[in-house]
Amino acid sequence: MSHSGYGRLMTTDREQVLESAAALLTRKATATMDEVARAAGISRATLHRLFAGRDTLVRAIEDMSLRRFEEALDAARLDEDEASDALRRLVAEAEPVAGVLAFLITENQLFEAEGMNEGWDRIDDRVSALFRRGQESGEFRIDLTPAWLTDALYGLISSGAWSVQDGRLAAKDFQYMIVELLLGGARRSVKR
Amino acid sequence: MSHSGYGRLMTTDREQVLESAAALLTRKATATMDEVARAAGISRATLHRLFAGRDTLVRAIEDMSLRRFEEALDAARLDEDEASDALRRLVAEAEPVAGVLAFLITENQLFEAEGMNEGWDRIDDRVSALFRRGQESGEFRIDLTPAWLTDALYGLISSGAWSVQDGRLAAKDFQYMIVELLLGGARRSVKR
DNA sequence: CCCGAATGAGACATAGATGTCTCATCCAAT
DNA sequence: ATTGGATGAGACATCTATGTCTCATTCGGG
Repeated sequence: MSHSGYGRLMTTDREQVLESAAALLTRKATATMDEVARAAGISRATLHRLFAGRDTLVRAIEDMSLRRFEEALDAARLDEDEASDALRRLVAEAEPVAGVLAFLITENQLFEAEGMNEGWDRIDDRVSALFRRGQESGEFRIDLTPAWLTDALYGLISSGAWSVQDGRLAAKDFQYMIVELLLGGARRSVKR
Repeated sequence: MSHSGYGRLMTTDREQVLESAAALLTRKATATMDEVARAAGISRATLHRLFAGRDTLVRAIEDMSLRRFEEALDAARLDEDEASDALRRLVAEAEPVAGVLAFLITENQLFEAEGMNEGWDRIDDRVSALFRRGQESGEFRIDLTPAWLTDALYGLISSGAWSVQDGRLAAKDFQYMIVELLLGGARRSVKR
């Protein structure tokens, strides 16, 4: 059986490969399968044993990204407490997923993968529902549409992921920088 | 001479091709030269007459993006008035460039093109200088670093560009949505 | 120490994109 | 109507990434 060491569901290898692949492909979408393998620290042969081909690999990244972000949505309990607190939890939960999520957001070649948009739509609904709830409770301003706030959140998460990857931002500041900007903005408010 | 019609510097053709190419490659970075040509409404032969190859094309997109965004920086007069007003002008000037800029931001395969980072660094400096000026004048809060605000601005511009392309956001709302979120945030402020 | 599974290295054929070419057609200016 | 330049369509050779294979080596468990 060969347990190959530590952990979980033996999917550890796969997921680690998927993460490094996402990180690489986000920056260089035309990277070759050999570059992907090398970036993951494995050989091209092993990469092919894990994922049949490039399509399969990309699809696997998408699947993992969607699944893990949806898990983040669950863990954040978006319905509880004030909307701003829920948002804070969401960003915190999203931090470990930010890298792969950035790939998912930018690589919108999904429009071909049909079954994909379904899962993505469901996520969109949940996030924008959070913003709508915040508007209805009077916490959030109503001149910024939930759809835009959703897109903006994705953009900020991507920016945060890149900043962390490039070392311009510490991972521990990820949540604070995103949430503070998204909620409070850059302007120094007169009173809180 | 064949003026091919309407104006400017006869670079109109090239720039239009570059814009549609950027729009396509942003969404599908693995798009084929034939797809790029078709998206631009020209034949693959003509595309090859305009740009020697794929590298040349990508490089041309990068060059144009940097140049036009730098022109936007110039036009925005970042040193004048309050920093928030300058930011407002910058986003407005950036709107027509948002599409190509999104390509430039995401496709960071620049790390190979050496002469490139130079121009990019210069832009980074100018933008973060604006945020720093706003902090020093007391307009902006100081707990969000200029570097992060710069990255966040890029992310929001990308999100805005995608939202406009997908029809979720009207181009005329581009400036407002970005600036209002970036400056004021989503939280309904108590006063002002 | 031995065995079996997994991996890495490399060869190989294939497919698809690329770059170059030719030729017919179209369009604009004369 | 004529002419010159530009374009589109397509053929073609080439090249590169891909996918499959084999074999030697390594590694971990028994």
